Amino acid sequence: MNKRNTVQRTLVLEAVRALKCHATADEIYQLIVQRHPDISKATVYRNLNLLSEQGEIKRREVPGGADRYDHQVSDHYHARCTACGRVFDVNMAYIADLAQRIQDTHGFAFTGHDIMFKGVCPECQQK
Amino acid sequence: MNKRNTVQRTLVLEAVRALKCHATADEIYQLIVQRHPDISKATVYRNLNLLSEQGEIKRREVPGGADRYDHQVSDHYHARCTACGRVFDVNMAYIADLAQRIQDTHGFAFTGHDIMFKGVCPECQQK
DNA sequence: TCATATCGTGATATACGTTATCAATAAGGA
DNA sequence: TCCTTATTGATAACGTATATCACGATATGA
Repeated sequence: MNKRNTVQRTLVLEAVRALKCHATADEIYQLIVQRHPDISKATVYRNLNLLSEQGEIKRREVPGGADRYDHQVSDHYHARCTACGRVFDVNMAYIADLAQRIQDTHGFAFTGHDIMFKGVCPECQQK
Repeated sequence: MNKRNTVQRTLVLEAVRALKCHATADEIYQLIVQRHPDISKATVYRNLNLLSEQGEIKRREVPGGADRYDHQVSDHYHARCTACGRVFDVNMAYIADLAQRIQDTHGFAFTGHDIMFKGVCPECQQK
């Protein structure tokens, strides 16, 4: 392991876990800055990338919005509210063999998939 | 209809249809500029948005890359090559009732879904 | 414990895709 | 034809993310 354990890296990991679900890099930065005003946003981005590569956290790329970072690394699906933009977990079994339903792969080597549901969250429905 | 038929709007629509699949705004702009050097990139973006709203074309938001515009507006799934970033159509039946498999919707009003497969395209596999 | 190599940091510039602004232009109805 | 106003082109601004680089911190070996 040529990675060092820095205070900042620990702070980022703790922040992702504290925010629990789908926080953006900025939200994570804002949380840390409250107690550690000297941290740089670049450091937050760097460590989010590093922790994602190491498998400590999982990056969820959201179409039409900032990437989100999930303390929960297991495969599961998400729903995005088209009104407020927030991302929610979806309570549905992961379809591990989904790629096998593809009729003609044209030689493409599939490694995984994501499903993103769209809709309106309960809060936004009331507005 | 309070929309006017402008030359530029027609050019954008024709370009999307000419490029057939999944062109980015920039690729569309580059094609039009060849013959119409005075068109502005802002106009291309504006008309891509307008045509998408009108249902003439379909915007495909790609995680981690520029939006792509599809002349084919029917629902279907896509695969993104993690090496070159290109987006391909996937030959698989659309699962219209997928949202019904969700066990607990928590009051979320689902309107649709997208599936994005990940993998490596044949060309990139040879490198 | 200390020295040292180098990894990580903070500050900032830059990249990229997209939207906002605004004066000038042009589409389409009267 | 004129008039209203949607649309344009040019450019600034925006949001997200990465690149750069001098300085500081960390882990390892002596």
